[in-house]
Amino acid sequence: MPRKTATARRAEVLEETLTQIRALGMAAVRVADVAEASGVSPALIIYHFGTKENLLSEALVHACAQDLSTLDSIVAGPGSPAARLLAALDWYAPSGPARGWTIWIDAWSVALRDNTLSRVLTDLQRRWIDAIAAVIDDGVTAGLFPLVDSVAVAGRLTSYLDGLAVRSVVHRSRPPRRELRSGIIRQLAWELSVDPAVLADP
Amino acid sequence: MPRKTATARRAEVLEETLTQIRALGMAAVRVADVAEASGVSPALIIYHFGTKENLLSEALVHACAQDLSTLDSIVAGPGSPAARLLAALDWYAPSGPARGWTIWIDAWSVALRDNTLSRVLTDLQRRWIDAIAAVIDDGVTAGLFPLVDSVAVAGRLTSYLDGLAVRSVVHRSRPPRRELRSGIIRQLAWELSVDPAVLADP
DNA sequence: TCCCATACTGAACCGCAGTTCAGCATGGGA
DNA sequence: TCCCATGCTGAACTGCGGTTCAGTATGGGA
Repeated sequence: MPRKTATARRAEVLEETLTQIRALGMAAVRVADVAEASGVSPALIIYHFGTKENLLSEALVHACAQDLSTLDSIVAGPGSPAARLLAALDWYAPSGPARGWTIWIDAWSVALRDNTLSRVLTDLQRRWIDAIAAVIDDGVTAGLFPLVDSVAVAGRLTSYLDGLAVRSVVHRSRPPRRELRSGIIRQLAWELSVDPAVLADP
Repeated sequence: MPRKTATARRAEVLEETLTQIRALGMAAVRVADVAEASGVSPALIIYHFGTKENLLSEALVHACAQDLSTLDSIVAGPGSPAARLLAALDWYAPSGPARGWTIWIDAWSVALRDNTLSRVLTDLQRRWIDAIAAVIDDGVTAGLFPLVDSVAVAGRLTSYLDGLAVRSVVHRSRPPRRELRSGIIRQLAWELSVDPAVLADP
């Protein structure tokens, strides 16, 4: 395999690690799997990351960073506060096979015993809530929504969505996307005491 | 160690397996741990359960059965529908260290790749929802609540509580029990279009 | 009382998977 | 052009942990 710079290799391997985790699960990935998927020897993985545990934790941090950057682009994007709010929640909500969610559910169970990962996930969660809250606040100052405790509202919404994700991914019950969406809108409209129709079509 | 009947030993070992899973996590329990905790040789575990995987899955089924029997006793117990509803949700909600929840979060991540376990968890979930819905229906026929799609309501409530459990256990954020409770009452009151005060004190 | 089904064990086995290590090779800089 | 820092590898090592097995002991029933 061609020689690469350390940073390029690391990035490439991290990416491959994530797909491997998604496919096999945190508990089942072997360094050999990551190595093979990257077209590289197992020894190289250790050379770059020192230890398997390290590799996995770096991969999760990497996944966090990716999610947050997507989130930022949605939140900072164009459109009315209502539109951005829905876009953010829409992306957060489990969709289709919800492949993106499996990794977080996996991560939760690891975080139960891993303080470092617990902190990483907590941070991710906090940023999610803050981002959603910021959009709500935008809507409030624009006079679209009444004054609410936006952080509390965002917290409740994300909790609800976490629960839906579990339902969708673990129980394989796939509420049609349309229905899921209308449920979210319903809850959101109630929280913001606005007409669902206002949110439904930005 | 004294000799016991097969069924007694199995039950005892399953119980010990659960505490061990709670303490170390699904991924980390070793048969040796369970054996030691049970004061028994590792070989005996295999003798009774055939394989480690089998042991773990039987333990989870066992935990399900326990939870369901507790649930039944709450739902079939005395008290007004409102009181029983709150009691059920109160027990479901993550409390204190929420030790009971860790095992399910762990189980979720396993169920992502294990169809059998996925079905077990789905069944547990369904029974939960049905039980709560039944109590709601009781309230409806008693004229306490308006006519609602009780299963849908119960589904949304449990989703929300699942999300709260994640927050509480994974992120170690422990909203004071009182606050948690009032949040649940709030949501429930809205879903049933009744005054929160009606629910708060049966 | 004997006896046998069966609960139970110690010790060995074995394969897996992470890690180590001694060295190879490549490509950018002097 | 040489050279060396550094990316990279094959192969071996190691320890862990599930499983096997040959055999022990116990206690309930005939």
